[in-house]
Amino acid sequence: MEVVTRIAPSPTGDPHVGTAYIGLFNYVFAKRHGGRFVFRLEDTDRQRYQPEAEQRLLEMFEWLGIEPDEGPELGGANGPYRQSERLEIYRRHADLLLETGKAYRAFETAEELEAMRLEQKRLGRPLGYDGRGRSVPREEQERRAAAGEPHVIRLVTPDEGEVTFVDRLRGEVSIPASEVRDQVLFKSDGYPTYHLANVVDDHLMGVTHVIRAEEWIPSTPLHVLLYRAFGWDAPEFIHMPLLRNPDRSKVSKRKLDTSVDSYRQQGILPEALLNFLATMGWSMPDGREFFSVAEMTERFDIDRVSLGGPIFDLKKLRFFNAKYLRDLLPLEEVADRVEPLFRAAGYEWDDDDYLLDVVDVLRPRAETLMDLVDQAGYFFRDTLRYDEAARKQLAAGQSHLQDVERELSMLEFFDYDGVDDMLRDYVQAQAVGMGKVLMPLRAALTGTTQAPSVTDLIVILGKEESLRRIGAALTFIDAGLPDDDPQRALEEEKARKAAEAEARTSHKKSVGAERAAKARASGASEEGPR
RNA sequence: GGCCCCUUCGACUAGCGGUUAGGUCACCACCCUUUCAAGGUGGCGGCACGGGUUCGAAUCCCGUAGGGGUCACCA
Repeated sequence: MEVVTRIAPSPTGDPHVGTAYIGLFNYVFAKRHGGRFVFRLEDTDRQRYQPEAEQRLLEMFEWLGIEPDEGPELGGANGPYRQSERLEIYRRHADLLLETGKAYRAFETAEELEAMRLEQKRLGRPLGYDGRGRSVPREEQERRAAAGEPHVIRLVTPDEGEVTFVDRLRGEVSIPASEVRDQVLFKSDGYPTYHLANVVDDHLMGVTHVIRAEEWIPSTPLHVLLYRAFGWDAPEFIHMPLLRNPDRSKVSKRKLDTSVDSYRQQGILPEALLNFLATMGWSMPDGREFFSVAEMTERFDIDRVSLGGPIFDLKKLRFFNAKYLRDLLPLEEVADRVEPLFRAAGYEWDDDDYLLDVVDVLRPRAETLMDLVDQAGYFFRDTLRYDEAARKQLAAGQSHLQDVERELSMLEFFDYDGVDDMLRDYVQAQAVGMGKVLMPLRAALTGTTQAPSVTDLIVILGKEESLRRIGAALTFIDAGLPDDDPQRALEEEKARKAAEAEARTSHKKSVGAERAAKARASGASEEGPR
């Protein structure tokens, strides 16, 4: 029999990491067994329904590359895939239960139910619907319903005995039947509840394995009873551990960022998020921790799922992301992904080799794509702001800057080795520490003291731009190193921009194509994620 | 509170009767070094507790404790 799994999110709020997590495991399980993965929209809650949520959900899976085989947009043999479009089906099935006496119409108002709850609480009795509506005669039920009295449809559940089901990961789970309430199957607004809709749909859509979160275990007996009432075989149940907040409660947006869109905006890569999620409760048989969804699928074994609820650790997610950024993805790939973000930040460049060079030297320092955007600023700005540490370096390095400016302008072989030799020769001739020369230079080139190797910076920026920046820094020093007072800094920038405008011809020219080629040839990053 | 699930370093996990309990993140130290990173090396740190079963338990059983979930006309 073909394996069929599903992800059945409800369109409320932001696309949730838990949905991605459960979706991943359903997808991988189905693919591992050559089966199908179905996307079904559980939009039976009219209060919480958000129209844009469906599209965002679909986009999330698209971004992740977890593509359903059937769903609301791509269709399939078992549609429709929106529960709101299947109301007639649920109606029919509810009627079936009504006719066979396995369900009944209940007429309690919200106030009555609330009073019942309070009474139960006061007496210390078990909470939940007590089945009082069962005693209303059938004829009366039908008559009141026909008269248009609002009501719900509830399942008749056994009062004694136990309900048992098998969870693939836990074995037999039994629960006293008295714990299972006469749950609402149909709400008074004409929509089915999750319980009814999910059982009916899973059966009709041929779902063979229900992989869902652990929080569903308590209502599984009810589902089992429903399958029984319909005379259907239940699918196999596999309850995944719940993702946890740092305090071990189940993930919630109050305590953790649960929005996949948010991570996406922060520059988290889908590969990294997926890989990270995969390690939540699952591990490769060979202990590998970096792997693609395809590789996971190849080796997937649901029985290797561990049951302790894993904490969603942002630090580790960022580590995974950094790993993909600097090691697992080819340079070109990272550049492709960051390019639109650079453009959005207003960065411009003439030659794609320049972009490649920038990403190449920056990515060991970045954990997310946004880090790259933040750090790349000085590669694309005409006018630098010097932070405090940089100003200090400039103050101490004026003479070295003047010397290097001269040396650099005379340099004939402007490639990595040429620049590097020049710098080293100069430092040696001066008989000072490298830092004494390079830190002021770094400050002049970037406006900050935390940046890539000075040689790399000079080679990437190019002779002309490097000289221009050193000159600007010297001017800045002459101006007495004005501090970061916003107003003054603004005027300062304005004046400098005007002055530079005419002196400048073209800069930001890439001289780094050669370097990039070299890096690509020697780098081991051509194979992509593994 | 009732019911149910879970329990190996701070975190993610390997282990499925015999291991000096392994790896990764984080943290710390050292190395590299031109700052910051990255990288390399090393370190810190764990089988919740108590009973059994067994020649032998992290591994099997029971109990206790702790954590979590759930008790809606939400999913």
